[in-house]
Parts: sequence; C-alpha cells; structure tokens
Amino acid sequence: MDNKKLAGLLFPNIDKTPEYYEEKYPERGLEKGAMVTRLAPSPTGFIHLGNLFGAVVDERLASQSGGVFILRIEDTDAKREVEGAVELTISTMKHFGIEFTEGATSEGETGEYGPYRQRQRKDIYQAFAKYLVEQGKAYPCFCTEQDLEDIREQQKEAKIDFGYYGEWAKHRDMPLEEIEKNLAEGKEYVLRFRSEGKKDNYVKVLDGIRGEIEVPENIQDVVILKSDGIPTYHFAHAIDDHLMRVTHVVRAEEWLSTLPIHVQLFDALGFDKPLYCHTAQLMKVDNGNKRKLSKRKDPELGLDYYRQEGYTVDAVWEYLLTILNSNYEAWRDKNPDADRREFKFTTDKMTKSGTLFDIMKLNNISKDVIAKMTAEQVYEGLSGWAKEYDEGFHDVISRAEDKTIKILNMGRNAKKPRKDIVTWSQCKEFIKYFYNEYFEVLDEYPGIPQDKIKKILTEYIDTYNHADEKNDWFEKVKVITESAGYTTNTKEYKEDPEKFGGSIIEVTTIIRIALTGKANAPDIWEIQQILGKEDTMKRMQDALNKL
RNA sequence: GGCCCUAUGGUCAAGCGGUUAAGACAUCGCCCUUUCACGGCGGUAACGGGGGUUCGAUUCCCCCUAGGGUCACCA
Repeated sequence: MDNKKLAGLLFPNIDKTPEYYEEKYPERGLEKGAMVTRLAPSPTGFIHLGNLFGAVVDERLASQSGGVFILRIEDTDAKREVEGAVELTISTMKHFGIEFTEGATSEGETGEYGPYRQRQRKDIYQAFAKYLVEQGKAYPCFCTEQDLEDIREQQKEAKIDFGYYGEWAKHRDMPLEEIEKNLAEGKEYVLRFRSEGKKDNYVKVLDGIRGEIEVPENIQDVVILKSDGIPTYHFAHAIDDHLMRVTHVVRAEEWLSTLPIHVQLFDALGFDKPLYCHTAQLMKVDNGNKRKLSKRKDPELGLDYYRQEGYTVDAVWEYLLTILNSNYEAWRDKNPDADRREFKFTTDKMTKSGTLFDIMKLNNISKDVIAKMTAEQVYEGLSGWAKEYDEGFHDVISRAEDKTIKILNMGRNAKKPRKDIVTWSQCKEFIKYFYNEYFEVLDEYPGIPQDKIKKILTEYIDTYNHADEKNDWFEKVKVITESAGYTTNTKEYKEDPEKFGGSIIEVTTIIRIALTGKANAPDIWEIQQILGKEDTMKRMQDALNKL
C-alpha cells in the first residue's frame, strides 16, 4: 500500500505539516509549575452545575499557579448546536465568577493558540490526519450506517464485544485501487485510526485525582474524522490539548472509559500526555437510587435555576469548594474571613466517588455567607436580583431604599448575627410584609381562644405609645399578659401549663401575627419602629376587625 | 452483557496497620431567651459481605455484592 499516495488522494488541498503547527504553537515558556487548563463545552445551550463544578477546578488550578485558563468551544457536532449558546456560556460563567484568560470571547477570541472554535480548526486536524494516513495509522472506511448496524447485530447475536475492530474492521485493509474507485464514485467515508492495541494489554496512566489507574489498550478502529471532515471528540482533544499546550485536562469521570483511545492517539501522534484529572460525577437521588445529574431530567440543576432563585455567587463557590476539596471546610473554619483564593486547591484532595448534591448544605452555607454581609451589600444583592427577576418588587424596594436597608439591618450587627436569608427570592418572602403592597392580614392564631385574642389586641391598641423605648414597651406587654391571666415567666408556664392557660409567648405571638402576618419574624419592637406609628396601628386595628 | 470507576452514619466526609472511628449538614433533646431567630451543650447514627496477608485490619490483596459510568460519523 502506497500510504503517501493515499494521503494525497484523501487530502489533496492540505499542504501544511505537523511540524508547521508545532512551530506555530510553541511551548508556552511559563514558569515552572504553571498550569494550563481549559473548559471545553459544546454549545448546546444548557449549562449545567456540573460544568461549573469542573470550571471551578480549572480556574483554581490555572489561577493559583499563575497559568492559563482557556475557553475552547467544541462545536464539532453541528446538529446539536444551539444559536447563542456560546454567548450564554460565557455570560453565565462570568456571572458565576469564572473568567478565562484565553480563548473564545463573545466578540471573537484572544490568545496566540487559536482558533478556539473547533470548526475553524479543520485544516489543522486534517494536517495531522494526513500525517497519520502517511504513516499507515489511519485509513478511510466506506461503511454506511446500515453496514455498521448489521455488524452490531451480528455481534449482539454472537455475544461478543461491539464495535469496529479485528475481523469486523472490513475496510481496514482495502486495496488502494478499490479506495480510488470508491472515491471516484463519490462515496462518503470516515477516517478511522488503525489500532494496534491488544485486548489483554494494559497501560498505566497517572490520574491527578485517582492516582495510578490501569486501563486496557483500545482495540477499536475509532473514527477520527467524520464524513464532513470534522474530527470526533477524541481526535480533536488530542490535537487541541497538545497544540494549546494544555497541562491538566479536567473532565468528568464519564471520560474514563475512552481514556485508552486518547492514550493511543497521543502516542501515535508523538505527543506528551497531559495530566488527566477525572472528577467524580455530581449525583442526585432518584427513586431511592443515586444517578448522574442529567440535563434532560434535572432542569433544576441548570445554572440559571440558581440565578433565578437568587443564590449568591459566593455561596455557590463555597459549596462547590467544600465538596470539591475535602479539606476546604476545615480551612474555612479556621479562616472565616479569608478570601477563598488564599486556599491552596489540590487535585489529590478531590473525592473519587460520586457526590450527592445536597441543597440543605448549600442553604446552610448560603445563610452564613449572607449573614456576614453588611445591610448595604445585602440590599445591593437583593436589588440586583429583583431588577432581573421581579420588577414589581424592585420598584417597591427602590422607592423605599432607606427603609429596606433598615429592615435588612435588623439583627445584623450583633456578635452572632441572625441567619434568616438563604437566597434573594426567599429574602423577599421574608421581608415583604413590611411593604403595604404585599402585606396580608393573617387571622389564624394557633390554639388561642378568640376572646383572649380580642382582649389582648384591644388592650395593646389602647396602651400603645409609639414613642416608648423598648423596655417601656415591653413592660406594657407584661401588664397585658397578666391581665389576660397568663404568666410572664415562660419557665413557670412550661412546668405547669394548665395553671396559666398561656404565657407571654401567646401575647407576643398574637402581636407578631397581627403585625407581620407571620409567626417567624424578628424583634417586634424593632419592626414597629421601622413600620412607623401609622402602619403599626392600622395593622393592629385591621387584625382586630377581622376577628 | 463486556469493560472501567467507586464503596466509612440519612448526606458531605476525615482516616492512609494499633484511634473511645474526627468534623460539617440534617435530625432529636436540653440550655439561653419577652417573641422569632442566633448561639451554647448533648444525643441518635457508619467502616456492605466473605476470604486472605499480619501479632493486629476501616486501612493492603483477592472474590462476591451494591451503586455509578461507558460501549456513536454526541461530546
């Protein structure tokens, strides 16, 4: 077989050689230890929490080592591409605090190792493909989809491994004349890699997360160029990550099974392999079973969900770092106020088993993050969220900015600040009773008899003085409590509930519900001060009227 | 089904041959408290099973089991 001739036949217009590209994209000459990572999403229009999960690893590794973080668009599958997906990816990543130092941008791209959109790299791939053909390491395969299906059927029946390999690789040794004839007839073909792998041979690969792993050699003659001349993932990965001089390939565990193909390709092309870091999958419980997060089934795991709910970027990062690096949480405990970038992120502290996504933990972290913010910062966050997702609410708080900041400041400056707020949307639910636009009278007072409620509310209204200091106000509440036959001593009440029928808790609960429409709200006196005399009295009166 | 990965409480997880098997979230109880919270203290709760190796295995090896992943001209 004249491989040179075949290569010329297959790629008549490719005149560049691998050497040319090696020179064009030289070693980066970064400082020792600097890592080059990349995020390589395909533009399908759906950005998953898993994408962020991996991106955080890439970003930390590159950033803390003074390296490079590339955004490369894997758009080799035109069928699945969604318009505007690249922009969406970039803007979403940016929103979540992921910034790239090189690669695709919304306007074009930046960096010397481009193009960064794979479809624009067609000539590069073909130059290397041509080289492989010349070496006799790749060949055209004219099998139709039907042919492949038939092979699969037979293999299924014979209960042997599926795929295009060994005796099943029908076109592996097609004579040059026949290839020429097929080509002349305009038959479509794909380019396959000629595997010399043996099923029983194993290769050792060092994984940054898993340590040394052993994988069997690949025996399949995988497709490296599709019939449109565009590479498959495997081939593009080898060429791109080598030419872009990527040092660490961080990708999900699901790629582990194709690792043998990649090892084989790198070796055949004479490339040094990057350090692979196969991350554990983010999982979810479904019907009592763990399973991989899926874009199809789990829309709530899409990144825009967190944006919509109003999770802070900091909270998401804290959570992700917590599940990503097992020693992050302990570090955070010791350094509660340190910038997270001061934490030294390492791949060997990453978990190997699939992590169940735990919204409770995220919520807990989120509360802590917001509890540490100033009222002004909280206002900024809330307002920014509302502007995008709840215009009506945005109008309301904008008109009452000072009041809103006062509200958000309640219980915030204590040594042990309150932790009421999880997300911005939940924050709205928590404070909206302050605004008459949203306030609703609640006429349910759990377990308290009507006449008592009436009596307590009436007395409260009669004795209320907005100018009272907190202590004076409270003394009056005590008087009302006793006048209702309840006790002001909650301990005493707990010891013998029958004796009093109720305690000061009942009284404050009634006042709180009348005032806020909720059983869970901060300090009553403070709420009244913010609400003002008029609204306070009106709400009390309305509550009484509603009985 | 073949191949690969994984395996400590409900969840996330320390541990890397000898420990009373950490910690966090969740949960429960108590305390603090004028309410709601915050907080403090404490409780319940784990090494999947079977073989080895060893004086000694949660830890190392093998098998089983379970869960997950993957077997495309998708990435």
